[in-house]
Amino acid sequence: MTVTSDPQTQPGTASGARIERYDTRLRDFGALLPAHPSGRSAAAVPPRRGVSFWRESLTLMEQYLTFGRRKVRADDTIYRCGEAFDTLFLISTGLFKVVNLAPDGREQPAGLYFKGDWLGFDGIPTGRHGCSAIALDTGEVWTVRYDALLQASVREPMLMRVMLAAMSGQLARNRDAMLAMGTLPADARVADFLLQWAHALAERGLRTDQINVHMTRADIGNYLGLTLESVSRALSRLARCKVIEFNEKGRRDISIPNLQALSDFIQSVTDPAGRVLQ
Amino acid sequence: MTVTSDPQTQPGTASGARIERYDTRLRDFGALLPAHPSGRSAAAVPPRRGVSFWRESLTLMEQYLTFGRRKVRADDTIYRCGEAFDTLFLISTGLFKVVNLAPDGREQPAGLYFKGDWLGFDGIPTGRHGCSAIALDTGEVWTVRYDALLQASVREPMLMRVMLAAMSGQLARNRDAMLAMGTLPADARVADFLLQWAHALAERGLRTDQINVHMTRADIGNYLGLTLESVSRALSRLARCKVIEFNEKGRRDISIPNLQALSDFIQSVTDPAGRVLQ
DNA sequence: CGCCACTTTGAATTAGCTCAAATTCCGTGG
DNA sequence: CCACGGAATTTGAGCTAATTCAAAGTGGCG
Repeated sequence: MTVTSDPQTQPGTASGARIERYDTRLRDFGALLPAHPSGRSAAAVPPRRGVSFWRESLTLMEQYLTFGRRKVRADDTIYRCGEAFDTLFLISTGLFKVVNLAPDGREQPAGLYFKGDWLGFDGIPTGRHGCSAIALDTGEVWTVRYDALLQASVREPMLMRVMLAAMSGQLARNRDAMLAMGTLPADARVADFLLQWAHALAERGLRTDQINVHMTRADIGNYLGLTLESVSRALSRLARCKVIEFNEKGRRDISIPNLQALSDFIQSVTDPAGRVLQ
Repeated sequence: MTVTSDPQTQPGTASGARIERYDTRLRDFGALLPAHPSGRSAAAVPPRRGVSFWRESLTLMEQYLTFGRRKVRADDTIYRCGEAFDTLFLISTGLFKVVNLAPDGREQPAGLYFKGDWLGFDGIPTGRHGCSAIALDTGEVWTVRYDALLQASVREPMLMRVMLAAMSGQLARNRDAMLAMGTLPADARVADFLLQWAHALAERGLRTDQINVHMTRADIGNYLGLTLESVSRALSRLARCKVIEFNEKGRRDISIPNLQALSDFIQSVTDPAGRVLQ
């Protein structure tokens, strides 16, 4: 895929993380598809993602809502599958996983969540949580009662827009995760996992060259539909190919010297034959 | 959310959409799925997505919004990846698939959508669609401008609740699909696919004993992360085990004589060891 | 009737899993 | 400070399930 350099790339984000290079799936699409002539509503709905997005969430929350703060440590449970739902959680700091489990005991991490993400949406339709949310690190969440949020959003519609965008963003992330699980071989799946992680960090203005994976190989494996051995092997292979590096002292810290290289690695797996152009 | 289900709302809608008949079959489902008290999760899998749920969407829409109707035929595109987003689509009748495609050309159906489901959420955060939605059959969608919907939902908060519940329901479905992809072997994955399909039909008061899969084996395979051959083999095996039956004339019509048997089949694969009871 | 796309089935290949052993990390207590 | 033990990780060696490749069968539709 030729990287159609994009007309107006963000010059520089607030923090030093400029990975803008990574093909945010969506942007390249614009170029990839038949140029769609009816571009009338380009400005109708402003693109609402990126660094300013999560910040907006937090800011709006502070302005228009009363909410609680809750500090958490690693392995704390935010909510548990089966509990009654009445409040949502907005992540202020920290890292969280949500795990889904089937009645027969099958279990799988269903997503990773960062600063600015919401937790608890899964309880909305039924009034009862369908997953559990667990902290992977120390952090803080802001708690908002769902009803209060709905009421506040009548006064301040932007609040609702932000929340809808957040939900929709989760949908998109899930879809991408499914795509990876369904179409990528093990190595590339692990690479994609790291890339998405870096992507999520970059979106929030955090550094992406140094990732601390607060998960065991088993957790990663579950998340990706692989065994822990496969994850370990994949990471070793990625390290051997120099697309990642293990930080000395502790193999849980992973460096990504070059995001593009990681992205290319995934490409190279999907295009096994030397496809010259297109 | 307390569903104020009044058995007979709108007597006859303008369009002949005669759905009514709150169906008790769904209750059977509620009993069917969480029936497995294996371990702790008796309540772990809550009654997912209420029945009258989709009905409410359609009713509220009619009351509080102006919307367009659009009839579609098989293979029509509702929206295409990359197009600008400004309207949402509520499915009145028919069956739709949403396909996600990565910049490198990898493609995967990301979900199936039925009566009462919304299409188009994926455009919210970015203002541009990240997937394409395609009709698998003739049907009708109601179109609503996103901005109009937000405004209307200020006047009628229930509208927002319904929409949020719909989004959240999609999140749950995606999570379940991921779980299946990540934890089930091929045969069970196909079985689960059929079971979820039946489940979706039951939720809407449609018959579940006779499913017409309007998808090719290749589509199903893509959706489940399998090859078309694997899907074909899996279906053959399921038929051999009598948990499904092919309708004579056309292997695209599948009968499920006994949903419980299908469910048991999945169980039996996940508990390979002769686990006597529990 | 005949073409074409979809499907089924078989045989060979392989990616990823299971089983098993060795190694490293980290907290705990001497 | 160092020794110890448990947990996480790495790596290897078969094995199995799913893929790939290939060929034959079926149905729909002009």
